[in-house]
Amino acid sequence: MSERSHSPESQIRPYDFSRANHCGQLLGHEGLGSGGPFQLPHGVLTDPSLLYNKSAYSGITSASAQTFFPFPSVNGDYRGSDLQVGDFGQTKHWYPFAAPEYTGQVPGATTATQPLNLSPPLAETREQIKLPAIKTEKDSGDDYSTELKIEQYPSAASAAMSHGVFYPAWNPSFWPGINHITPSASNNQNPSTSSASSPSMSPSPPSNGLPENSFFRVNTTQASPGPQTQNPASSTRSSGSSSGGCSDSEEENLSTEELEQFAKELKHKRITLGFTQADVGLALGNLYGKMFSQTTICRFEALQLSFKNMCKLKPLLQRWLNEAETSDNPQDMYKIERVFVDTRKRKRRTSLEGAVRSALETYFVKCPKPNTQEITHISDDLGLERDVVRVWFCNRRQKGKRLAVPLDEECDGQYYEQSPSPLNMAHSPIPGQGYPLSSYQLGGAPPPTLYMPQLHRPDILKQGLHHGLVSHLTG
DNA sequence: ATGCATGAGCC
DNA sequence: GCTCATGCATA
Repeated sequence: MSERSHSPESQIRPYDFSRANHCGQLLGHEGLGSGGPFQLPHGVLTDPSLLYNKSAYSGITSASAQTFFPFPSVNGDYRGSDLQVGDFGQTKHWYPFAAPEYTGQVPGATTATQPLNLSPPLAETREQIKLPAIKTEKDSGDDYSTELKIEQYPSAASAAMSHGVFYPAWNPSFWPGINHITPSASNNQNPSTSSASSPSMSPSPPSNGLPENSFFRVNTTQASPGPQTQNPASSTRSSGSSSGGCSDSEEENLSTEELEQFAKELKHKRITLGFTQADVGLALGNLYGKMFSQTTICRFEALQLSFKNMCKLKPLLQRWLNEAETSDNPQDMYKIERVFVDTRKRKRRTSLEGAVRSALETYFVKCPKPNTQEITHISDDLGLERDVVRVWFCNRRQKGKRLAVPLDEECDGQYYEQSPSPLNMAHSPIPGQGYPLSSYQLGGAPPPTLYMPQLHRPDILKQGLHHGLVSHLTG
C-alpha cells in the first residue's frame, strides 16, 4: 500500500523534511550535556542538569533557542555506565540461538480451536493465544530474518486470505447502524449474514470485572449515537473491489470527529462486551482474515494511528463491533485457527536508559531528522549503535506525528518547530500523518505545524508527549 | 500503554 | 534511508 501516492497527507504535510534540511552543523561542537531547555520523557530526567525550566522552553524564540543544545557533548555522561551496555559494541544481538525471554505474544500463535461455547476461563483462553509462539530460533547462522510462517484459516474466510492481507468485500449490510450496547448479547438480531458462521470472538469473562478499567462503566448514554458513526457514504463504495485493498476504500469521508467518536464507542462497547484489545485483534483475523495485535487495537482506541490508518481500520472494527453486539453468543467464537510459526530472530530490544533518552530527545528537538553523519555522531556520542539511533529517530518522528495535537489554544500549534533552533532546524517540516484539516484548524489559526495530527485530544497529548513538552505546552 | 524493531514501498 | 503500518516485548 503505497500510502504516499494517494494519501491525503501528502497534501497536508506542513512540511516534509527535505533531506536538505538536515541538521548538519547542529551536531556541532557545543555540548548537549549542559542542559537544554527541555524536559524530557517520562520522568527520565535522571540528571538534574537536564531539568530545564519551562519558561525557557516556552519561549521558543530563536533567542532562547540558541542557548539550547550545545550539541555534542552528551557523551561523557551517558556513555558507558548508564547504557545497557552490551547492546552496543556488538553489532547485532539478535535473539540468536535462544529466545529465552521470548514470551510469545504472537497473536494467533496457537492451534487453537476451542470448542465453541466453551468458554474456558478466558484467562486461560488468552493464555493459549499467547502461547509460545514457536519462534524457534535456529542457529542457522546470523540470518535472523529467516522465517517460517504457517497459517491456517479454517474458517469460511480462509479461502480468501492467503497472505494475511485479505479484506473481504464489504457488504453494505455490514453497515447497519450500531445497536445499543447489549452486554449480555442476548438479542438475536441477525446481524449480517456473515457472522453466523464466522465466529471469532472471544469475550473475556464478563464477570471478570475487567479490572483494567474504571472505564467499564456501562453507561448507555455515553455510547455515542449509533447511527452517526456509520458512514453511509462509505458503505456504498466499498463494495466494489474490496478485496485486497479495502484500505483505500472506505476511508475518505471520515472526519476526525467521527473517528474519535468511533474509537470511544469501540472501546466502550468492547469493554462492555467483555473483550480485550487482543481479542478484538484476533477476531478480526478470524472474521476478516487480517489479524491485528493488541497494540494496534490499543492505538486505534487511543487515536494513536495515522489518520489514514484509522480510516482503514475503522470499517473492520465497525464490522467486528456490529457482529459482536449482535451475536447470540459471542463466546462461541473462540477459535484461533491460525498457526503461526515465525522463526524470525528479532533483534533484542534495546532499552535505552533515561539519560540516553533524554539526550536523544534533546538531539531530536534540535534536529528531528539527522543525516547519516549526524546519526553517526550521535551514536558515537551516546555510545549506541547507529541503527539504534536511526530507528530511534524514525520512531520518534513517527510518534510525534501520531501524538502531537493541534495545540491551538495552548500554544498555537507550535511544537517541534518551536524548538529553538539557531540552526534553522526550527522549521523542520515534519508532516502529520495525514490528518485532514479539521474544524479545529479551519478556524483561522495558522495551520499547526509539525507533527500535528488534528485529533484534538489533550488527554492523549498529555499521555503521549513528554512531560516537559506537556508542561510547556500547557503552561 | 508504549518503546524499540521489522519490513514493504518509495525516493 | 525514509515513511508508514504494524507488532513484539516490556514498563
